[in-house]
Amino acid sequence: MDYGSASASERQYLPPAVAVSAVAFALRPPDEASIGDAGTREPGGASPGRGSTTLWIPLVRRTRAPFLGRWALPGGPTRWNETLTDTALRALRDAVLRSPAALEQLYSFGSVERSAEAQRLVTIAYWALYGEEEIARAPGRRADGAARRDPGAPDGAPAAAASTAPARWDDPAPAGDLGASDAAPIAAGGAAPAAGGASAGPDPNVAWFSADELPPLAFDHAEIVATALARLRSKTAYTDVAHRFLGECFTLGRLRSVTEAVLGRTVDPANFRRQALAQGRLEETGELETGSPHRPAKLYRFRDTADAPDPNATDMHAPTRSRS
Amino acid sequence: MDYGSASASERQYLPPAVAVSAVAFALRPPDEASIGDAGTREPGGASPGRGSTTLWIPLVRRTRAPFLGRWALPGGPTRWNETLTDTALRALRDAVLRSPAALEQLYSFGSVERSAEAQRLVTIAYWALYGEEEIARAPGRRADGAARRDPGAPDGAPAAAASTAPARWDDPAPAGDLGASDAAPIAAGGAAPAAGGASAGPDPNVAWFSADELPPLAFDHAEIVATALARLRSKTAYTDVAHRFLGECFTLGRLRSVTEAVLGRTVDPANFRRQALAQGRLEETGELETGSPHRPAKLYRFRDTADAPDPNATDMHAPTRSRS
DNA sequence: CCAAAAGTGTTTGACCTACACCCATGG
DNA sequence: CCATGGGTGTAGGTCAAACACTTTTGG
Repeated sequence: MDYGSASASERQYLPPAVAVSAVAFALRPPDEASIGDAGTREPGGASPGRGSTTLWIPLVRRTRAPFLGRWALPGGPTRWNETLTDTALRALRDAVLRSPAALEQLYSFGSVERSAEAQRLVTIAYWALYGEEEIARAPGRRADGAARRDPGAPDGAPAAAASTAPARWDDPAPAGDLGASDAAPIAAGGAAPAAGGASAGPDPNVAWFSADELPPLAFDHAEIVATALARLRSKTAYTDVAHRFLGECFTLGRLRSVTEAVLGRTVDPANFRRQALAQGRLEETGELETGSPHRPAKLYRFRDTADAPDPNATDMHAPTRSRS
Repeated sequence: MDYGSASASERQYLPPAVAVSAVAFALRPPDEASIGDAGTREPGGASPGRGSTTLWIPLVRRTRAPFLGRWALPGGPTRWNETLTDTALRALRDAVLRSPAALEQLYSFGSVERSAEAQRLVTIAYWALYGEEEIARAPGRRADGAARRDPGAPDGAPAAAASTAPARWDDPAPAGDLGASDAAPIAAGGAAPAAGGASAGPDPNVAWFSADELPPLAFDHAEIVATALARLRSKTAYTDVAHRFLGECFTLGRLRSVTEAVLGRTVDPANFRRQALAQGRLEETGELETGSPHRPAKLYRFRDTADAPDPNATDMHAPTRSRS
């Protein structure tokens, strides 16, 4: 078992390393998280907070050889007893300290481009959603909100139990010790400390960035993010994924504004309401929203009908609109 | 580089092996190919040839340890200098002796279920289409028809040159010599030498099966086939993939019957014609079909507009129906 | 002439868009 | 009472399913 020390010329005979990267979206970063600034913030630009909500993505700063110091997607090598989905879950929990509200496979990237010098790397990308419930909840890697798994995803075993050691991924090549690779984070100063008053010092090597203003990313992660964004938009248009961004109860207005944020365009409230209800997957809670400067809105809940596995998850070009 | 001889208990420390499996579809098997019989052929059942066309899938018989003798999807481990797509191409060329007309990533399967004893295996599945042109053409691994690559697939390097050695995949674990893993095909009938006449005996370990009557498959390949079938159907409904099954020129009637075969239901000829033409991607060749017992039909050609990359390839649940 | 498939035209209904309009609340 | 968003109603356009009908060939 000495392949960890293989020389560069030997590496090409090694099997490719399998890593998972996850693009997670949230409508706003957790309060205790540090906020990344790409440095490209234009004065009058579309900075977050100009009215509509924007999407945020958690990134991890690399503390190892290739792309040292660059920001990268949360992720890491698969362990021998983990599902790919489990790896994605673990990586997200380790970086964000919360379980996502949705997780789905995106695409597998296996380019050779990454220099013939290094060991070959195959990356299976996932995309995830954090709802406001998860974001609001105090950090902690509890397996409670264990990501309602996507029923259609054919990935074998169900989401396994919570992870064990809080390892962080910093090197695509799983060289050296596999088990305890908790590489001590360099560049501690890094991003600004806690934003809110949250006591627990956040990991300085994890920060949330506005999807519009990402810093230069390591590897081909920019491409992965682009793919994930496209997919998120695409799915929002024909599915009811948007509700995953919200808590259990929400008003239709809220759901619509989320949809608008993701889609990047406005939607007619009246028509949105009709379509959303026509889906048949929303049910009234019976309660009303309180404390609004206008007519109180009904609260809805999402009926989690274990929907039929969609024929084409992971299809990069798909559409289907199943007819009734 | 001695990990090839690692004992079972050591295997769990090895990185997972990365393999590619491909589900290829064709409307009928090549003439020189052997035809598999699942043994479950019912007398009056929906055997191929009852009128409508059916789908055929090439399988490879395993000649190695796990699942020895079972049929499996064409595929094999990725080489260190290959794109995932290239691996899929190579595997298909080696098994079918032809290049597919379309190739697209399907999903990545990384279950752990496959016993903790063996080395972990991550499979990236592809689906492919063989058109009647490819099927009709004499066998030969010429790089000519080099699979019009799917433009939307973010997979790095373009389809590489033709493969080198005619290796066949028989073991998911790339144990032993990796570099020269041209494991001498057992049952030597093997890949026929030159293209020459169709004389060369077909590989007895490769056979085409009707998609309705597949034999028991190795690993989780049955699941993969199911996923591929679902995706093919789904994409046929909202895309013009169907034409890939045909040659360059075809009548609308032919295109429709292919669509019907894939979808498993009939389609109104009049409406199909309108929709197909409305797509704007078909153009008349100016010629007419000859020798039909009815009014001759116009021949059409597919205009290969390098279409915009579809936002969600590899999305297992997608739909989008891009509006105009 | 007849069968059979190629084409064309027309009706119908579903659905989506846009927009007008009432409802209920906090300030 | 008014601004604001919740919620309902309705007219017009687009599109696809269904089907009637004409056209052109081979037998």
